[in-house]
Amino acid sequence: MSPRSRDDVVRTAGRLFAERGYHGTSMRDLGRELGLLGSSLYSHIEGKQELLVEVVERGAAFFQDAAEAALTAAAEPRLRLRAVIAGHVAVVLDHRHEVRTFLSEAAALDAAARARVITARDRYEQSVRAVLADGVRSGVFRADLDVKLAAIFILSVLNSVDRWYRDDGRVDRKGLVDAVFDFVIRGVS
Amino acid sequence: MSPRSRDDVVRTAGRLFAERGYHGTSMRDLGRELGLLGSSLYSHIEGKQELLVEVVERGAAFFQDAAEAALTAAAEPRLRLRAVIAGHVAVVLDHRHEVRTFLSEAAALDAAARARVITARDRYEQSVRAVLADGVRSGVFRADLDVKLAAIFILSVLNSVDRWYRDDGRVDRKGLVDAVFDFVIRGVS
DNA sequence: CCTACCGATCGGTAGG
DNA sequence: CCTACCGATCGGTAGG
Repeated sequence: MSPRSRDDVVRTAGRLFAERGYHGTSMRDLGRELGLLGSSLYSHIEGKQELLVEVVERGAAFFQDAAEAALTAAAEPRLRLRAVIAGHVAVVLDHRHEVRTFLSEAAALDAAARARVITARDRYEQSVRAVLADGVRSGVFRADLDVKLAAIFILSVLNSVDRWYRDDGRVDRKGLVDAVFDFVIRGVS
Repeated sequence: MSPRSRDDVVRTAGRLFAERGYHGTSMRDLGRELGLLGSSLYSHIEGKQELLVEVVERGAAFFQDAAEAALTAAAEPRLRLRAVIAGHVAVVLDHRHEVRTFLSEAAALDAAARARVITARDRYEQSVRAVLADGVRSGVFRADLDVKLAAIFILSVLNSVDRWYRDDGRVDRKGLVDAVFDFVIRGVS
């Protein structure tokens, strides 16, 4: 057993937080998963809360990066919307643990970190709204679209993907993106 | 302070489980909320897990009842779909704590209760699929609709409502139901 | 990264 | 529903 890196610790913490929740995971649980004692974790980190903050901020960063990439990848509103959907699905499925912790464990964060998470989510939601508003302005999406509600509905579908999607299931990732896009585009067109 | 009923205990437990999670709620927290000591709770219940099981099963029952009511309220597929959406929104907003616990704390249940919850969710999802499949059969919904995926997308939107909806917000409950129905009906028509 | 440990808190019980 | 507890486990520290 080679020595564990700080990154190993944070990644494994993310998995356990996603599976059992922050309060359902003890430092001894985490140590056991890594092949060491709970007390040994404190040579890598200062405290349990620090682990949660780092996992959640990794989740937030994945979304931030994906949004920037999607928004520069295309200019036409429908293509942009598809890029956002594809990026979101990729983030959710490539980083399930960090994303699930980011989406579900914010209540366990200390006030300062929780405020940052909420800000990050708001910013991301704004970029989805911007794509929709842009499409309404250019006449690609319907003029009476409620942009705020539509953004919430789209994000609800996307954020739930990790709750049911299986890579070995009937639908592959591209098929999933197609299905979400198809469903959503009818709602906004 | 009048004596607390078992129902008071279960309802307050539901609120705390929804707000802080099962593992984030101690029996002393729950006692404090009810104006008594943690140890006094054991005259009402046998254990902490029993509280979780009961909260979750109340959540499941609300959905079950709503599904039955919606399916008998209308026969035409679009009206049925609207009734399902309206019923679901009402359950989510009228029983936020039980619903949030039902949706988010299944992992904290013992194996037997968790299996029952999963069965209840599957049955409910089946009734949503049945409405969609019925609409496809009668030609009201599009023939190439992926009923399984559509049901998941619709439920994703509905189950997320309690995460963002405020009764004092811009949209009232009927407006919310209209918006969800409008969004969804375009996706299936 | 382990040994050896700390005070605090956990779910829960006996007896009234 | 409280008093008075129980053993187990919690996050975390000192010292090596």
